[in-house]
Amino acid sequence: MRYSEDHKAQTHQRIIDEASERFRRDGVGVTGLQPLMKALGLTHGGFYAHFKSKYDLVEQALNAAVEKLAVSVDETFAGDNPLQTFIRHYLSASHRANPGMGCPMPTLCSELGQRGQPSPTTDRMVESRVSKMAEHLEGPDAEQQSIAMLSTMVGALMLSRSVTDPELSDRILKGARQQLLKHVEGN
Amino acid sequence: MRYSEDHKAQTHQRIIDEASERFRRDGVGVTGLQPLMKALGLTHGGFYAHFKSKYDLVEQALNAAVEKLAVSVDETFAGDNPLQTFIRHYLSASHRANPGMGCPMPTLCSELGQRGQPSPTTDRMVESRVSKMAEHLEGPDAEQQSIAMLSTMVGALMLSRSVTDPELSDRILKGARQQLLKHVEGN
DNA sequence: TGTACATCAGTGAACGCGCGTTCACTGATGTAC
DNA sequence: TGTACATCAGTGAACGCGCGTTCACTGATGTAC
Repeated sequence: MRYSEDHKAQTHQRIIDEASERFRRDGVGVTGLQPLMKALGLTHGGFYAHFKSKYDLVEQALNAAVEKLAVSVDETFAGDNPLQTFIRHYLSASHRANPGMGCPMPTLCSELGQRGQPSPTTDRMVESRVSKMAEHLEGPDAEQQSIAMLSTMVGALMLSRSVTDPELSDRILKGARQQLLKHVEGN
Repeated sequence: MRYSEDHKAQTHQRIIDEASERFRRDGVGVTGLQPLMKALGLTHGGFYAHFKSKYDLVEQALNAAVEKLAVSVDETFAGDNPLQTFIRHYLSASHRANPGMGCPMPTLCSELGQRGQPSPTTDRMVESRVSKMAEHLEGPDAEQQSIAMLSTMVGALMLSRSVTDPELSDRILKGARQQLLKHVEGN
């Protein structure tokens, strides 16, 4: 069958979007191409007309997620009290509940780091977040503060998702959030 | 063949030790039982004389790792400047280089959280670390500080391992370490 | 205007592979007689 | 002291399964004549 002019590009994008969510929510290793294509109403054979391999898709899906999030981060940083707003968004119950739509670092870093062929996407993601936050911090150690804060956010979100007790999960999320806000306000 | 009295217990322990290292270094999903048994000079069939299932082993290996690390953490906390020493150990190049022997949180939390059947082992691990560190902090928000510090350490170690550029990796490790030390000393 | 053909996104069977798990078996040794 | 037997940690072939990947094919539509 023939399709409209940009039909293939649309399908390509739909695969990336679905993968981007599944990779973040379930992990790369656990996400199969067969179920992924089926969820889009396609068969798995067509996959290789769009991507060289699964890890080609991983790369593209991760890049897409990073880009999309960079936009929403930039929006956050355009308003008032940008750092505070960002912290509250990052360490919110809704971010914790929706790993598939959120920051890829807490879910994908440990799976992609060391194991698997390395990609500089993680580097770019870390660098851009660190420098963005550092712009709003003062002192000669602004970058260091930014690094520590990003680490706190990534670690706290990951721990709050890993724990089984909801009360403990809340304590982690809230504890890290309040300490970070205190740090920023005392600056 | 008959073996010495505690031979089976020894094999059991050897499996746990090897698994404990591989799970932390490579991840649970990626670690196969066949290669694991082979590395110990055994065949895979014998595995089920020792463990009910792979996830029975995961549970036992994780518990063993947590217990063993709790001992070395307690030793650290028995010396001078316990918090500083702990931070320096946790955010050291050698800890970064040896995930198989180190803290399970940066490597296993995202894999075990949400996905897979949940286990309260993570909870116990987090709780014990948080309360241990809080003992050495002051103020009504000691627990909160402790939570934020643990998050920073876990996040920074994970990020420093995920990044491909060694210079960036060092900046993350050093940045988080110095900020935490500054926080503790200013207390 | 009508017909033959080329295009190409998507189809679905098949591939080899490693996984977790099962199970009938082995064979060295301690024990019973 | 010597022989028959029970024990049981470990063996290794086999199971079904889902994985990533390949490939000959389909069939609706745009294009050429």
